Amino acid sequence: MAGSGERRAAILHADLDSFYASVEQRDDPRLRGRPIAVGGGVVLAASYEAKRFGVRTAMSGRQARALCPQLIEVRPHFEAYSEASRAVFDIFRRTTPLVQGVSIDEAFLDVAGLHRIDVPPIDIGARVRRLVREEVGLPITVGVARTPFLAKVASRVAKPDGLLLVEPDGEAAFLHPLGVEQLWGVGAKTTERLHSFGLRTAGDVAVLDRSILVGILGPAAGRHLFAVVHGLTPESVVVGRRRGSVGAQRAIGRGPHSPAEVEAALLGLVDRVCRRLRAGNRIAATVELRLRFDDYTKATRSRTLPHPTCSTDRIAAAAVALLEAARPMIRERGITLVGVAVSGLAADAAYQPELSLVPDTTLLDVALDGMRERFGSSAVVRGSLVRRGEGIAVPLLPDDP
DNA sequence: TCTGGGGTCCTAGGACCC
DNA sequence: TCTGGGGTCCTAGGACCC
Repeated sequence: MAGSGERRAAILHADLDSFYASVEQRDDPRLRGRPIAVGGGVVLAASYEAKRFGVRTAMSGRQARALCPQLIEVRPHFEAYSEASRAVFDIFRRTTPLVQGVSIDEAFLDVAGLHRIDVPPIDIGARVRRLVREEVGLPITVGVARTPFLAKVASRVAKPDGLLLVEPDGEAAFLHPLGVEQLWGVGAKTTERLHSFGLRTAGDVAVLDRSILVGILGPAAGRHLFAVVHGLTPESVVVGRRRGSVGAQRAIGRGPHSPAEVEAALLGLVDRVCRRLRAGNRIAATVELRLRFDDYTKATRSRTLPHPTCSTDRIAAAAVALLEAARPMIRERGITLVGVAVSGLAADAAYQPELSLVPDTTLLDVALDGMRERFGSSAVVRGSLVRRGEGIAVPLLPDDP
C-alpha cells in the first residue's frame, strides 16, 4: 500500500459498543445479559444479546419483537447518554489534545505526538479502554491504524469490546478480504451497485483503475473508494470544526392533520432550532423546510434570507412561507413528518468572545486544561492563542448548539 | 419491515457574473 | 449575431452516517 513518511499506526478510533443499550444495562442490573432494545416505535440501539437475534438499529419495534420475542424494550434516557459521553470524551482529551469527535459515542484520537513518552499506540488504546470501563462503566472498542479511515474499519471489525491494531505493512492483508459493505461510507445503494458489477470485496475493487471506479460510482464516490482500498485516505484528524447546520423534525403519523396543526408543529421546531442557534451564538443564512408524505417519499424546500439571523420571528416567517407554498403538495400526498433545518451558519457578530488569561505556557493542552478547570469540562475553547503580557489569551466560545 | 432524529457530503441544473 | 470558459450562489434531491 502507498503511504508517505514514517508510516506509523498512531490514530485511534474509539467507539462505545451499543452505546444507549450499554448505558441502560449499566444503570439497571436487571437488564444485564438480556436482549434489550432502546427506543419507542423504532429501535435506536440494541444490546449484543438482542443483536444475536438479528435486532438492528432503525428497525421497527414490531419487527424486532418478531425476531426476538423475549426482547425487553426500554425508553431512552438522553440525559444519561449525554453525561456518559461527556465523561468518555474527558478521558479522550486527557489522552491527547488531538480529538476529533465523530458522534456522541465515537471519536478519533491522534497519538502520534505521544511517541516521546515511549508508549506504543496499542497500549494507549488499551489504557483508554480500561479507563472508560473503570470510570464510566461502559465497554468500548478501539481500532488503531495509520489513518482515521483504517482505524474506523479496524474498530468495526474488532467489535464488541475489542482492540485491534492494523500495522502499516499489513493494511492490504487486513482490508482486501473485507466485503465492500464493511467499508465506512459504502452503504446499501453503493453495495448494490458494486455487487451488480461482480465486486464483492475490497480486494475485488483494488484491482480496478480509478477511472473505472469513477465510471461506476461518479467522481467523488469513485475517487474516495479508490483511495480507501489503496490506503490513500488522509492521515490526520480534524479538530475544532463547528457544526454546519442545525435542525429539528417531528414525525406526526398519518393524518388527517389540519393546516393549523402542521403549522403549530413547525413553529415549535423553529423555536427549538433558534434557541440552539442563540445558545451557540450563531446565525443562519438558509432555512429549509422538510416534509415526508404518506408514502414516505420526501421533499425539501429552502430559502436563503437576505441577512443571516438567529431571530425566531424571522426564521419562523421564512419557514411558514415555505410551508404555505407547499400546501398543495401536502394536500395531495398527505404529511407524516415536518422538519426545519438552518444552514450557512456563522458566528454572531454581536457576540464578543470572552478573552481569558491562563498561566504562561506554550502548550495548548495545558492551556485547555486550565480553561476546563475554570469553566467546566463542557466548555470548548477554539481559535488561536494570543500572547498577552504575562499569559496567553484564549477566546472562549460556548459548545456547539 | 409500515419506518426516529440528528447530522455530513455530493450532484446537478439554473442564474448570474466576468 | 453568435459563441466560449470559469466561477459562485441557490435550490432540490439523494446517499450515507450514528
